[in-house]
Parts: sequence; C-alpha cells; structure tokens
Amino acid sequence: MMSKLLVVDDDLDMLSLVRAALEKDGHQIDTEADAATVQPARCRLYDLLLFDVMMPDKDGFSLCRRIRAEVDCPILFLTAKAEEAALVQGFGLGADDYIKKPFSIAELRARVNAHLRREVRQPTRTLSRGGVRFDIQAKVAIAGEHTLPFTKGEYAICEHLALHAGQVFTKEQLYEAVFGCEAEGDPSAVAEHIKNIRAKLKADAISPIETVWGVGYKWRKSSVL
Amino acid sequence: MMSKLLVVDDDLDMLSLVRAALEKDGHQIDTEADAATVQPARCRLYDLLLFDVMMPDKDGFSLCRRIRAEVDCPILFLTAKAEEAALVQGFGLGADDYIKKPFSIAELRARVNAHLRREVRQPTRTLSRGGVRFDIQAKVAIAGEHTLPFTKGEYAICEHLALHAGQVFTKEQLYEAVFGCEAEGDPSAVAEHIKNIRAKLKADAISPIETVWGVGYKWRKSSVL
DNA sequence: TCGTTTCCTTATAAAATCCTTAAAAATAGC
DNA sequence: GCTATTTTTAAGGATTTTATAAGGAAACGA
Repeated sequence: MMSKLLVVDDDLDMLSLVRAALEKDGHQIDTEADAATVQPARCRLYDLLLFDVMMPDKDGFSLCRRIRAEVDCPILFLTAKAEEAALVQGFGLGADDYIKKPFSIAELRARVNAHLRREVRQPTRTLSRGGVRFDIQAKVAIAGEHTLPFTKGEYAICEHLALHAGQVFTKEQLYEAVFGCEAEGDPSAVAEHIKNIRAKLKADAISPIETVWGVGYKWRKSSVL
Repeated sequence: MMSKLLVVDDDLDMLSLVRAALEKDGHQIDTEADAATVQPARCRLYDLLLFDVMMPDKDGFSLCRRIRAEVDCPILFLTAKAEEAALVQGFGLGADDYIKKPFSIAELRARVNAHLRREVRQPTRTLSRGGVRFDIQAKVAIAGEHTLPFTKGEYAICEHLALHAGQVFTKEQLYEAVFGCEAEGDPSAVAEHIKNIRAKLKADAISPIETVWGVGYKWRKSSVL
C-alpha cells in the first residue's frame, strides 16, 4: 500500500533523514523546505502531512491552521519544542500527532504507518451526502442510478461543498479551494458553475446546494450527524 | 460531543487520575482493573480504548492482540516502558498511539481528543444561549427543531448580542460591530432589524432581546452559565 | 488543424435585503 | 395627566446580490 506524503522542514538534513526512513516503508515522499509556498490545494494531494513546528519563514502551526479546514488527511508535527503548551496548541489546531525530537527512526515509522493504516481502514474513498454519492478516487458523482455528467470543475466544487457540508463558502473561497491560489477568477464564474451543477442535479429532483444571501453557498447539512 | 471510553489499568490511582482528566472533556469513562476480564464484545461498545501495557495478570499487548481484529476504535497505550522495541511492537499490534509515562494530563487529553475527533467527523462548534443555538461556522441559528430564517444582517446582530450576553449595545455600536466602521447607517435601521429578529423568534415563544430604555439592546443573560 | 468541451466573461432579469420615512405606541419626568 | 423623548411598527423604494442566458476564449483530443 503506497501512500503519498509531504514533509515540510527547513532543515535539509532532517528532510533527507525522514525521506530515507519513510521510503523504507514503500511510501512516496515529497519534501518542501519553504513552508510559505505550501498551498492548501497542494496538500489535498497527499495522504499524510508531516510538518516541522519551528521554521524561519512560517511555522508549522500557522501552516496547519491555514490548511486544516480544507485538508482531511492526518497532520503530524515534528518538533524540538517539548513544552506541554505547544503540544496542546498543536492538537488544538487539528493535528493528529506530535513527535518530539530527538525521535527514533523506528518510532517515526511506527507512528506514520499507524495513522496511514487508520485512514485506509476507514475509507473516505466514497461518501454519500444529500442523495449524491461521491467516489473520491474516481472523481465521479452518482445520483440514483446514473453518474452525473459533471465537468472537472463542477465536480471539484461539488465535492468540496459536500465534504464540508454545512459550512458556508464565499465564491472567492470556493474558487481558491478548487483551482488554487490565483483567485483572480471572477466570482461570477463560480456562480455559473453553481448554476450548471444545480441544473444537472435537477434531473434527479435534488438540490442540496443552498445559497446564503450575501455570503456564498453551502451544502445542506443532513439532520443526522 | 460525548464519547464512551474504557480505561484498563491495574493501578487504581492511575485509573482515577485518568478518569478525572478525561471527564473534564465531557466523556463518559468506564474503568477496569482486571485485563483478563475484558472481552472483545465489550470493547465494541466504546469509542476509544486506553490500555496500560504492564499489568500483572495480562498485559496490554496481549489484550490488544486479542481484540484488534474485532474492534475498530482507536486503541491507545499508556506505558512506563519507554523502550523503542516495545513501542514498535505496540504499533505493530494495531495500536493508534503510545503515551509514555510520566505524561502530563494536558497531553493525555489532547491526544485522546485528537483520536476521537478523527473518528467523529468534524464536530460542529456551537453555542446555546437563551433557547437559541448558534452554529458559528454555518452561520445558522436554530430554535427548537427548525432553523430561524434570519437574513445575513439579522443573524450577525443576533450572534453579536448572544455572544456578549448581558452587555448593552447602542444602536450605533451594534451597527458598527456588524457592518464595519462606516457607522453612518441610521440607528433606525438597527431598530428595524431588531423588530424583524423579534418577530421571527416570536414563533418559538422566546424573546431574549431586551430593550434598555435610552441606551440600546442586550441579550438576556441566562441565570445558568 | 479542426472540432469539441470546458471555462470564463458579459449583460440582463429577478430576487432579496437593507435603509429610509413616517406614524403609532410606550416610557420617563414633571 | 401632560409633554417630550424614545422605541416600536409598518410600508415603500433604493440598493445590493444572485440567477439566467448567451457568446467568446482557451484548453483538449482526434
């Protein structure tokens, strides 16, 4: 079972050390030394994220804060900061583990694999929301018997809304979440996509996307949690 | 979000310590001193399991081995065994975390909650005041069973008042707090919104907004915090 | 290269909200 | 009880935001 991991650390020695350790388990490792360049959209491509807390340009905490809302995969901190307060803060931001330096290679591998194992066991491969079933892997949405003829962008918006059902997104946020940081796209482009999505869902008599006047759009949250 | 946890440890002091710590987070804690009596079927009733590794009759590892196949919930080890080999063995048996004694209460709580959070999908942050429940993320107010049909401005005023229950705000302050610094808006505009809010709350027979004559409005502070 | 699909822009219509105005009701002080 | 001030209520228009439709640019595959 190969997983894709992203490791962010300004210490290049540490990067190569971690890379070597985790590649032993058959994972594909991408590394990044500059935290400031890491975008939420990129993080969504990975199965697990590993951040150093102390980095010169942008610390791991603020990076985590920035992406946690849009990224579901486990986020692990690597840190020399052993203080309890920092640890609690890290978990409070939605982190999944907090590995104190100096750590043993064996412990790192064991913890990373434990988190990956849990992800696989609990497959988010497919989720059903409001009458639409999403196959995250295949990037197709199914309603009733037939697959919805979504374009790529339509599917992306749809999936993002459904994944965060109940949360309101502005047009700008949606555009950025789906197409990346260059949010120059006119908000009305998003409106156009929403229209098309609704039209395609109308054939199945479902309309899970609500407009929140003056704010944006949201996927209707099902009553059952 | 209340979860059910089972803590197994032969040390009774440790049991009460852990129980006290985790009950602070609103969880329901069951404890068990005798590992030999813990059956897989029982473990299935819980959202998270916390085992001590070193126990006289039956150690936590063998307990984990016995139940892992039948239990999906996170299993955390509490242990004084700091050796790397034991840690790797624990993860190898399907454990999800490994907390080394002596641990801080804060770390225990942070780690337990991190695992629970991942199990239950995104607990919504919500506060309840005077019969109205606010979903801050979704920007939705709920009374009883149905969501209140607030407009954006109405919701904003409502949330601001409820968030600072008991504090009086002038119309100007409210307008500025909700719509920004350009508080040129006529005070009567706020009065209009207050009227509409009250009208919508009237259907549920609640009126938490009080008029402070000559000053402004405030959200009635409930006796119980 | 051509044709198709997807995406973005523009323009217009429609809808909802917000603000203003004015009159009625309530309050506090005398 | 009377008056001045403040709040409540009601209705209308102005403004803002969204929905819809149509056209053109850009990307993609054959």
